[in-house]
Amino acid sequence: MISHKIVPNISVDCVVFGFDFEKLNVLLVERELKDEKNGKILISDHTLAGYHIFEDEDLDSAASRILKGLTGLDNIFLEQFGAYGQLDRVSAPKDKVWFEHINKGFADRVVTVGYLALIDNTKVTLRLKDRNVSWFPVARVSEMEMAFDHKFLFYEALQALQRKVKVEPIAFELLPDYFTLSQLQKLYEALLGTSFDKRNFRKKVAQMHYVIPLKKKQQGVAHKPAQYYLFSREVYEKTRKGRISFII
Amino acid sequence: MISHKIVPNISVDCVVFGFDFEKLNVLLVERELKDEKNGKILISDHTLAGYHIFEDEDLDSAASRILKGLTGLDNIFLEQFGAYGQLDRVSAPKDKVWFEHINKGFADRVVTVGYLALIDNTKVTLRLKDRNVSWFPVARVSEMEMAFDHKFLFYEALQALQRKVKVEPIAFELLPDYFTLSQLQKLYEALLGTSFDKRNFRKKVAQMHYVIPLKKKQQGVAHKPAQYYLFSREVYEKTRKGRISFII
DNA sequence: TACACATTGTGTAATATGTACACGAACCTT
DNA sequence: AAGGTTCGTGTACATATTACACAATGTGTA
Repeated sequence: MISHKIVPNISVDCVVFGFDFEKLNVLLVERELKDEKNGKILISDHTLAGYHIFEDEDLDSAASRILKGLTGLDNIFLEQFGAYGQLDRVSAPKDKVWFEHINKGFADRVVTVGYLALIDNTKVTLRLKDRNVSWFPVARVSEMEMAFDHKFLFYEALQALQRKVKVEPIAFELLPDYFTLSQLQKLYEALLGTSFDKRNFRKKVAQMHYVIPLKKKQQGVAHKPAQYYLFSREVYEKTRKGRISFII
Repeated sequence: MISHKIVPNISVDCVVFGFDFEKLNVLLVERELKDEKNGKILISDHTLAGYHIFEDEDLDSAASRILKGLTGLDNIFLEQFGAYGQLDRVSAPKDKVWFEHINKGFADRVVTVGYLALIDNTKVTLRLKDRNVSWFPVARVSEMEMAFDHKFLFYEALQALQRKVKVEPIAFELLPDYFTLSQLQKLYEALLGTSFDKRNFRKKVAQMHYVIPLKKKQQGVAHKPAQYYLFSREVYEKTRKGRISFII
């Protein structure tokens, strides 16, 4: 493995969302630093997955690299949600301690580019164990201790997600290739914090010709088995309309 | 005036849109460099309004500063549309010449944060004359010579604008405080490259309770005078709904 | 083997929104 | 007074939104 030179004042942070068919979760990294002499814990909190960019890679590649390292997956849905350059971004005392400790090209002034990542939980759950990374319910983030301005970045990402989900079919990135309509409905409810009428929701989905029923049904469930559906990006691209819709 | 230290590898570029009641325009800076000896023109093209950020300012401030210098206006609508860090962003031979010439902290590797700015033409037209800055119709940008990757950035901004205009009432930033419904319609048509039926457009506006008729009418026009309207952000904030609307 | 349990899948009526389409009214100019 | 120009308006039809309840299908278990 080649060792890359990092760009000290530019970094990328990824807010990785996942859906477990019940609620929305976010992938966070545990950060812990102990005093070398007495073993006392100096820092214990959580951070987003992020790192400085390398001299020889662009922003998107840096984000992909970080996600690959974390989840083992390529081809994850990734989209910028903003760039952040406030002067006090990394100025908390404990953050300075941290940077002195890892001593890897820290600059006072860091601009970070935030990436929103959506991943299909069913494809990664295995590979997280061996790292200090795990899923946390989005609803619990408010109570958590987080490093730097990462709590702020998280909420920025969440807002961006909620905005985009209303306008683009990106929610499907959070589901497996096959899903039931109830799963889709629960996902939208989790994303937007609302609830929908089942019949009306399905009527709406019926208009989305890119959500296509399969011949497969659920198996081994203790109730009437649900039909599986598929999201077709091709059909979506071919049939999308654009409306002005910011009314009222 | 204090001289600030710049951050050599981070810059901000502003894509400034304006509307002249006929078409959409963009503010571009003429860039010209002549050979010192023979006066031959080495470079002649256009750039977006942009510059490196200073050590002691954040990204939004840098963008505001640049716009203030260009237009004399504060409080311009400003929103990020993306961060760009491709390795070849500034690598064209003429761009290297340019950077050697101005010799101000050029780094091979520059990340630029793109800002979309919307301005009310009626408030600035005067102050542009004394600088090498002017309005160009958006439709003509495709044929223009532009520096760096600024043509690409321009189209990124235009796409972001077209996306946002459908979902948020930001078009009003391009109009004066008082406007007629025909002006509003022409603006949307210019923004989206479509045309609307007059009666249906007005029916739609009638549902937007935040577009409020005034008692004033147009004066001195050689036809039936139009009523003026006003955009109220307060009413908008209080009455907005959020729908899922990416259907078909 | 039949009953309980859990979740799926479906229809209708009332209201609201979207779309296609044409002409008289108000003001200025000559 | 007549001509030019843009403003402002209504109706009929199709589509979309909302509110609301119950039978069908599979598993588990008594």
